[in-house]
Amino acid sequence: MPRVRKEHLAARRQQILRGAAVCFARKGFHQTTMEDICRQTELSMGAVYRYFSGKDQIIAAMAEAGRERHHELLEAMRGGAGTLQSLERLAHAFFSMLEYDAEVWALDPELWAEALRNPAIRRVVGATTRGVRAAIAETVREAQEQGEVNPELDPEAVARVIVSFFEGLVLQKALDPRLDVWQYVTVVRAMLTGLFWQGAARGGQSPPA
Amino acid sequence: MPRVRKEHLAARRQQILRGAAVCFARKGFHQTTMEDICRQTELSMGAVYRYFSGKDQIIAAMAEAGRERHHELLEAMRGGAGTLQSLERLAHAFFSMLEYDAEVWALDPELWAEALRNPAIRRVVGATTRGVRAAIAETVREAQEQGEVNPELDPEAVARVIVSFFEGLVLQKALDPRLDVWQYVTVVRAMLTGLFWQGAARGGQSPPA
Amino acid sequence: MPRVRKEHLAARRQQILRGAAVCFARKGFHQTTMEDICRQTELSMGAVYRYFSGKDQIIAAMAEAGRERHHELLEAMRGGAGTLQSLERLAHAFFSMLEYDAEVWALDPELWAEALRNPAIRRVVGATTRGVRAAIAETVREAQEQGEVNPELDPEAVARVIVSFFEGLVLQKALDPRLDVWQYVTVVRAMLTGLFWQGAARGGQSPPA
Amino acid sequence: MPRVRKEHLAARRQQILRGAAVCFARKGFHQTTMEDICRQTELSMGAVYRYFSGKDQIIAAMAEAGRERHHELLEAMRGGAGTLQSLERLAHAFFSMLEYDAEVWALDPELWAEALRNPAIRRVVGATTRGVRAAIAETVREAQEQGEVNPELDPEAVARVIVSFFEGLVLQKALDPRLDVWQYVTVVRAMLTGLFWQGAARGGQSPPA
DNA sequence: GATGAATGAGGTTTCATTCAT
DNA sequence: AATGAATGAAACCTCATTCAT
Repeated sequence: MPRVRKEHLAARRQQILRGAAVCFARKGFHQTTMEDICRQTELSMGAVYRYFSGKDQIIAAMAEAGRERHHELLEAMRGGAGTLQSLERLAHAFFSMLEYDAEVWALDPELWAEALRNPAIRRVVGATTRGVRAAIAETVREAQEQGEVNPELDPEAVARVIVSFFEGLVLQKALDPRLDVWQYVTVVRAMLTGLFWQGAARGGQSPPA
Repeated sequence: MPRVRKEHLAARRQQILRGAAVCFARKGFHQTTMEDICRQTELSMGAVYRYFSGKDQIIAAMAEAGRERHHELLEAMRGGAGTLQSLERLAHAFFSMLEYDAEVWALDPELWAEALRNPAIRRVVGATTRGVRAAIAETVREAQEQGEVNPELDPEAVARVIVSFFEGLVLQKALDPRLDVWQYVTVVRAMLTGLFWQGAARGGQSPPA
Repeated sequence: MPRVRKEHLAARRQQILRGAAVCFARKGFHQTTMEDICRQTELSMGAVYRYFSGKDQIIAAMAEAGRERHHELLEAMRGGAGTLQSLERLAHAFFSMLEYDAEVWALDPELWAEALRNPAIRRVVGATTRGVRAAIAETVREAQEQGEVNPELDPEAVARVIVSFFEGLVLQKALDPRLDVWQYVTVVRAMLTGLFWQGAARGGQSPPA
Repeated sequence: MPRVRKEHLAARRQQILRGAAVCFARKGFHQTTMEDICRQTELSMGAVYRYFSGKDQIIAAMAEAGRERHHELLEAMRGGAGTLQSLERLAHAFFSMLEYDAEVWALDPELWAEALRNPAIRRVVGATTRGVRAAIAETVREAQEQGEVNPELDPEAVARVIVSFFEGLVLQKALDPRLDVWQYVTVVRAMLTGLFWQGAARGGQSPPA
């Protein structure tokens, strides 16, 4: 019985979170009413409140789901030695997720905005992005040791720029779903590998100051 | 009299927008009440409604102000021929603004979120970023013609990636105001100029496939 | 079987009433939820509803319990002839109960308030106090016949005043549990026996108009 | 303008408190809805909330009004030297108020019950009764010095018993509005002056142990 | 008999907007 | 022009009660 109970509880929470995500994607956190969520999940008011003590908790659960999503991404990077190819694997995993599951990511801008005003969300979002940056920075450090990346660059700053590749794309794709992710990837790869700058591609000219 | 009137009107609107921006930065669009705005601007309810027909109009004006902010940035890029150095000038202008006027930019994530749900805001924000992308893409195109940038890259995609440098930084700086902008700039410059990839920096090795 | 059934039923009802009393003492009738009662009794929702048809019935049972409590008190007065000493026995019984079982009585103020708005409770509380007053009035009447109490006083009014000694103490003790009951008793006894007024204690002065 | 404003504010608060008192007397604090209060005061929801931040504040204001009511009573006692006659003046003032303004006092039992569960109300009600007890105790002390009251009685305990005369009557009158206050007063006076105990009235017998 | 998840009406509170002064 | 009190629809949340299992 506790087994069934627990599973039921988790299933209901998932049901609610799925429905809430649909609503939030449609109207944003603060414009979505609890009634919207009830209608979408086909649950009664009281049922929703049995699983979440309030709207804030549902929003917090969204942030948590975002953390898990990012955690899975980082798994894609593990295993290989730290090289540019690790970064490419990460990028590939991320861009694939975005291309084939775009709606899920459309909540991120809402979460960013919420994080700026709501300490509870800020904590979760902050932990998420710190985790991602740390993993990338570590990879960059290893790549520097292996002579693949300019050792004078601060790995933390590099991680921030790489995160920007992702965050910028999430935002732009949300605002313009027709955006072609693969073209974007091509440019990112060119920048990471020195193929952006024409001189490098052609080989050996000294870069401009 | 119409002159005085018009100036008075514009001054009041500015007063309201300044106060509203403070509130919005503090609590977000939908958590800020009209009373918050009145308290912050030290204006009466009726006064605010004389200059704006409702809260939506104030939010729309925020989006408009964002458009102007970006417009000024683009001015910084004009004048020079389209080269990597143009991009650097743009970057420098942007990063300076962000470093010395961080609070202004902290409203952007709120605007992005709003743009995703609110057609009126989406139009303004969309026009803004399309404008920025177009200007950058044009510069890239010229740089490609001058042999400075890999001609196989799609200029629009390049523009999107460069916009990501900016958007990502705005977001990260808002979430973590202690972020060191100049370290970030250094990495961006390295990527744009081929100094990121170790091979290019050392000169002439063939890049990895 | 009916015997066992009946006992089981009564036992469960007692269990529920004990738990409910704890809750009501803590939060009052209308702020206590059925869930509070379930938690306190460690019974399920359905179980409670099997023994009581609703919250109102539980509250009514509380009033009934109060009636029984008072009934026991009156037993303490029976047996002796109607004299001041009968009243003293009543007072002693009551004050002892209060001193050693204070929490039970702390529900009375809640019942008084409820009686004022809820006809069902008013009936029970009214019957209770009418019973107490009648018993006391009868005793007073007898004491008057025996020349112990001023015969010009209305026995009903005397009963009301004596009830006030009790009700006032219940209230004051509930609000301030450190109250010393025995000091209070001493004063009550002095008033009942003419020891309050200094003149009487010293013997024979004519009282003030 | 501030003058008018302030008066308007006070007038509205009074209007709301009057209406709320009617509702509370009818249904009790927790059974009265804000809508009841709005209907009774003929004000809108928002208007009520402009003057009171919530139902709790209105209840607290009721407690405060009770404090003022008691404060006025104590004024009736001041001026004379501390004697039994002071107490009679207090009693007379109180019993008159009760006889001619019964509904006002019917809220007291509700306040007592609330005081037992609600710390904010407990503070106000506690302060009120402490104030009344202190004033009475002081009078008793003076009466003892003047040889009018048995000096062996604890003045604080005497004050508590006298308060019981009042509290008991308030409760009984609320439950049974036909109660004859003057008969009650007569008994109280008899007890205070030694006329209750027949022995004293007849003069000079030694009281029972 | 027992359970506790589900219901949904109804409660409290908020706030964009209006309008008499 | 300016004021700010008033409005009331709509939001969030609670909880007595029911009923499928």
